[in-house]
Amino acid sequence: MTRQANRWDELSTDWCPVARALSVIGDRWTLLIVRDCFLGKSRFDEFQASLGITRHLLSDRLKRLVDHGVLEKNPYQQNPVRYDYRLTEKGKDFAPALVGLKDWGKKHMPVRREAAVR
Amino acid sequence: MTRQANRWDELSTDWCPVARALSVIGDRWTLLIVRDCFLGKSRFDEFQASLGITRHLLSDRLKRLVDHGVLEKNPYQQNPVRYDYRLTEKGKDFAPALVGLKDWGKKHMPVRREAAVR
DNA sequence: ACCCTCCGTTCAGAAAGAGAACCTAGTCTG
DNA sequence: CAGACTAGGTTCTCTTTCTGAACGGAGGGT
Repeated sequence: MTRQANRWDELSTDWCPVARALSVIGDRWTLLIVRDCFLGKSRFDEFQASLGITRHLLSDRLKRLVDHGVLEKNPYQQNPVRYDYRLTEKGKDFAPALVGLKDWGKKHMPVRREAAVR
Repeated sequence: MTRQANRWDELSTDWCPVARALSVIGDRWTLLIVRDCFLGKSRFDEFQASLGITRHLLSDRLKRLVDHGVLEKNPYQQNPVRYDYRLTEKGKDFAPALVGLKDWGKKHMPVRREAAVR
């Protein structure tokens, strides 16, 4: 599709490192995929079952993560070829940020029986 | 509209604190607004100029952040009444996560003249 | 009277996401 | 050998969200 520089692309060249980080993981799903990787998940269907994300989006997000060098896609068997996704060093370096978010969520977003909106 | 529990609402009651954190800040703009607050910005037009976000979305995101107790909206003058947005304690507690993202961005997303996608 | 500022809201059109069905390539079951 | 199953996707249509630009309102300044 070769689309124009849109706001996502602009983010990736922003002066601010937080913005550049968000150009990779700044959407609803991507960080959850990375989290699942930290939890040992590595296969398409595992992510899909864990997150409830649509297959279409999951496919797209995995591609982006691989393109950005956060995950790598490896064949884990032949006949038929099957792939899994593993964190690279770049991906593993997300750990501190993820821990930061985890701590915040733990402290400030307690689970309630009633959902926020109702 | 009273829409059904959608995936965002589901996130807010997820077992995982990272997911619950993302139910608040898991979109393209929200964390950037929070970052701007840390950088001392507090007014609608300041955010808008800094981020290039549409006014419509900015309005919506600020509302959400206030609803979630991350920011508070205070009148900073009368005649006409004007409001600014300041981090609450809950908002300030984002600092570690933000630093984590900043460090990652700094290390792994160097600014390049050529955007990533080309 | 007219323009300016700040903080929004409204609207139409474009982009992204959701949900379900379909595809491929090999394996297994009867 | 037909039919079902598995893993990893892609394609389709419909709905939701985002974008960009215009408009509103409440006061101030000249």
